[in-house]
Amino acid sequence: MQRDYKLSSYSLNSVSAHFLSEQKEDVHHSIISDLQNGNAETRRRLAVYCLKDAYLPQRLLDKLMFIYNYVEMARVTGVPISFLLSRGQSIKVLSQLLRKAKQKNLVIPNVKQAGSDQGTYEGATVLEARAGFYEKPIATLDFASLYPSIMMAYNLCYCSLVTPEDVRRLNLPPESVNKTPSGETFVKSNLQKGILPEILEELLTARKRAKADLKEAKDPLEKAVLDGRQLALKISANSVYGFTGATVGQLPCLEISSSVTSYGRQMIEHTKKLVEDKFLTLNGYEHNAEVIYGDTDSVMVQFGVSSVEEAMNLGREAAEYISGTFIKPIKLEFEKVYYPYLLISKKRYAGLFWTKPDNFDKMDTKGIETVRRDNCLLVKNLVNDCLHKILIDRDIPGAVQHVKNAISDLLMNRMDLSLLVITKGLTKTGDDYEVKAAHVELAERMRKRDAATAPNVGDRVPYVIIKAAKGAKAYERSEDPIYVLENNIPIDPQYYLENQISKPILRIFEPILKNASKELLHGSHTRSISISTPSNSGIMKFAKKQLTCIGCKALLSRVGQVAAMEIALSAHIAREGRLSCTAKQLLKVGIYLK
DNA sequence: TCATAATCCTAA
DNA sequence: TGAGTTAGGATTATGA
Repeated sequence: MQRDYKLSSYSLNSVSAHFLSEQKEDVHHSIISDLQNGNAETRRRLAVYCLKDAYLPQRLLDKLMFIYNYVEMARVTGVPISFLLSRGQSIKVLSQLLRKAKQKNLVIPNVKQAGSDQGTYEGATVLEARAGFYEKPIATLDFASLYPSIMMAYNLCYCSLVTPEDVRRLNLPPESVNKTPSGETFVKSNLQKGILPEILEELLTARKRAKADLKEAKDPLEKAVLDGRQLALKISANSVYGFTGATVGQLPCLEISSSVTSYGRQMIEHTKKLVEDKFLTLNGYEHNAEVIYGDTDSVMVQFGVSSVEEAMNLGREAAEYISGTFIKPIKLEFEKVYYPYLLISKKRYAGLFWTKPDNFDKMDTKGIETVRRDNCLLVKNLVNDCLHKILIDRDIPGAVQHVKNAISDLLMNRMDLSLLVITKGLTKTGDDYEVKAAHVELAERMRKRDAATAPNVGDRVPYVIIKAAKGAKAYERSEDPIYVLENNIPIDPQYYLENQISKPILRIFEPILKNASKELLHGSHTRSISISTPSNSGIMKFAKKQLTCIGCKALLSRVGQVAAMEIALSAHIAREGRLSCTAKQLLKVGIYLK
């Protein structure tokens, strides 16, 4: 799951909730013995818990069609299925290389760990972003499979790379070699056709075939298999470049990878120049085109026209014209129009995504808080709602009011705790961190409380920021949300306002609103009276939200007291035979209270 | 106070 | 003993 999906938690419970809308029948480890030693009813609960823990992974495998996709990937790359789970990306490329080399009666050297002499090389160009809110359509031009097509176009491979001495010694004619922008020399395919380009060609034609078959397919199962296949082929093609640049891998060749990126850099610059030189009033166009941004294989163009349809036509014209200036498989495509388009900075933007002139397909956001997993839901939702109001509803006053309401709710402690939970990945063991960080320090503290449930390396750590002495560092104020609930610890709304909400919101509003800061963050709504501890009713609200079954909800509202929660739940289990909605958080709270 | 390094996560 | 790449923004800790 961690490899294929980006989620904010990878616990079986939360993954199941996300994909299956089903949850575990959770049992806290501390009560397992008690349940086993209890009566038939408690053992039943334990058994249901065990069964469900086996059943959920099975359902996930089915739902996400892991088996089909893995079989297809194994076929394409020639590795055993177990490698797809236990090993990385590079074994797949190596396997394809070995298969091809055997066909051609070539051997692959067993290279020793070359040491860290070279290591890094220059990557892609990211064009300077002309930040702003664009209310005219922006056309996007993209290179299709940029790096694979470069490797094919210029025959880049281990077996086509030659040194300057080779060129002299073998008296290679200049028309039979290519010198790459990074200064390497590769022979053309008439002298020695590269293995990598050949692999890539096969992968990409196979993908085209799979996509064509997918279009024809009627049966949902067949469709799923074909979609898995075309995806496997795409991923395989894209990882070939990475393989050549992996200096810790089996067969690094930075001459290839740095040549690929150098061609890519040349091509994006060339594209920008061509667009801006051709689409001018001088040449009979209505406006001068401007490239406002671009990253690696794409350029965003403002042609100056005001309708989506005109922008699409110009985009197609430009893509065709520019494609004609590149050799064989390299192709620039017109893909989509953004309208309106909010460009915040490099790698950060939002806009409505149009592929046809009549209506937009979706709201698309890149890099900003809505797509990041390390922000609390409050920020994520707030930014998303504002973008929705600004881009789709075109209601800026409405967006402003929404922010004010949220800030006011936060400062009055009306915010659900689950919206304030920040999560960050634990990437190494505590000792290996050089500076103190909120999630790392909390993980250590939790380990001291209960080593069994504390987060481990690779886990994501959820935390909230609690009130503390002025000037205390964030890492001193991070706390486990469950611990906060059970001990009635007050959170720090000011932290959430100043360190979580304020900057992301300002970045969204600043291109749109003058005095954004004054209007949004310093109005009367920021002077709400703050109640410092969450009330019982706050906890009850949280608990109710966690419960999905009507029986439990009804029960909770009747009991109405936190201390009675666990008793209520036990009664419910006794009556119904099981806890049908399995509220993990709630159970934990209940157990602690007990 | 401020520049810089560490860290996380994303775009491509 | 196995590991795909670089670019880049944002936040926080750290130390001069």
